[in-house]
Amino acid sequence: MKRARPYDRDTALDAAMLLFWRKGYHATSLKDLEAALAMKPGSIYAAFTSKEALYLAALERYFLRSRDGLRAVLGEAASPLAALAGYLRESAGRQPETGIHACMLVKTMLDTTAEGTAIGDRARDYLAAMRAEILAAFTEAQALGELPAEADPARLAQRYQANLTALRIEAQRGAGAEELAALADDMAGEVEALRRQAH
Amino acid sequence: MKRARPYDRDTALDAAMLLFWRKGYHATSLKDLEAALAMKPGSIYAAFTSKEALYLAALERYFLRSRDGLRAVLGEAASPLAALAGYLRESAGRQPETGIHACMLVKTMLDTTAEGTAIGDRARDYLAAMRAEILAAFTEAQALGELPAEADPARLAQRYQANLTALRIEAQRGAGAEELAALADDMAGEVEALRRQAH
DNA sequence: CTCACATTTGAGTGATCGCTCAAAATTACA
DNA sequence: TGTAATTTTGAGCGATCACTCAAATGTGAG
Repeated sequence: MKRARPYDRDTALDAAMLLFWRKGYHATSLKDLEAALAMKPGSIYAAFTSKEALYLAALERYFLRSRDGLRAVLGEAASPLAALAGYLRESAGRQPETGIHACMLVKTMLDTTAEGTAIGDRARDYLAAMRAEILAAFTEAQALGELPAEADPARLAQRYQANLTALRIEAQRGAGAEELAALADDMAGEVEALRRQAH
Repeated sequence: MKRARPYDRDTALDAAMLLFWRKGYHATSLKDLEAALAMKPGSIYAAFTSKEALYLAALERYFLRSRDGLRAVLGEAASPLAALAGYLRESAGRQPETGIHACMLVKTMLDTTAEGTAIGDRARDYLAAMRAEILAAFTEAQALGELPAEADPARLAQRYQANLTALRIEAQRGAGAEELAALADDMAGEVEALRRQAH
């Protein structure tokens, strides 16, 4: 190595992720990225190959953080159902400094319904992976006796992911804190009711 | 009038709506529009002023159709709650020839989170108007005694709209017909349970 | 048939798009 | 300090962007 990079790859990826998340793929120009990453076009292409590849890298970063965040909540909570319910309420209460609430995976998928790009497919893959995480939680809940044996974890996972998506879109729409908390409470209550049913 | 327009304004607007709905604002180029509307750029600008104005016109068209569609279902059904439940199931069963399932209002809102454009605001306005329609249905249900007096129609309307949004996104994700029907059934059952509670 | 006018036409506007590459800059080793 | 290796630099590439306008075209009234 003969010359140190003046930028930090992780920091740059973070900045790219935030920018793409906020503006979307098409509305984000190379000029925007140059400013956000504090890198010249040549450096960006040397480091990330192309705009599409950079988006994919940013999307992967987003996915990994989302997945690990969910796993952390599941690991710390008293039970799977408690974790899932709490995660909904927490999501509603969060007031991100970025001003973006909607899930980047969902935004990406909706932004690429037309093109046959790799980006849309990747977003779908990550959404499926997130559902698998949720499914694992419900399955564990069932194994622990928290869920009745006749419950359908796959169906519950689908419903849960749909709720989470809707909640974040509602936040993006500009719903007030109270409105949002009420919606999250409805959804979380649904999850908790599954447990009460079992006893 | 000295020369007839060779194109039909309504047909052109329909084509523009479909194209914008599918590809989104940023990903749709004037070339795309020229092909879809069978109009040269000059004619497009003479008829619709600008790409943004055309999008707004297409969005209004989408909104009016959605609103009137919901009103029609409400007008024909036996009761407000039956209509709302049926609308969810019907939405899940529909297999649009266009291949687009997600709501254009939601797609638009998510695609314009960054810019302070008029488009994003308009989409939010239309979403609010759609919620008002749903709210009116729940309020009527309450007046008819279909809903218990202590129910909160505003909260129910929010929940209903969130469910509908999530259902259509799930369809866009590529969920199978059975999966989708199950999800819609869960949501519709929720609405119907409100009535049973009253008796 | 002619003319006045509404309308379409499509090549072309400057700007911006994603992207490239020869040159300048920086560093580790000699 | 000199040299080779590595990286940044940024002007500029062709393509495409949203958009315009002088000219061609079609139409109804006289």
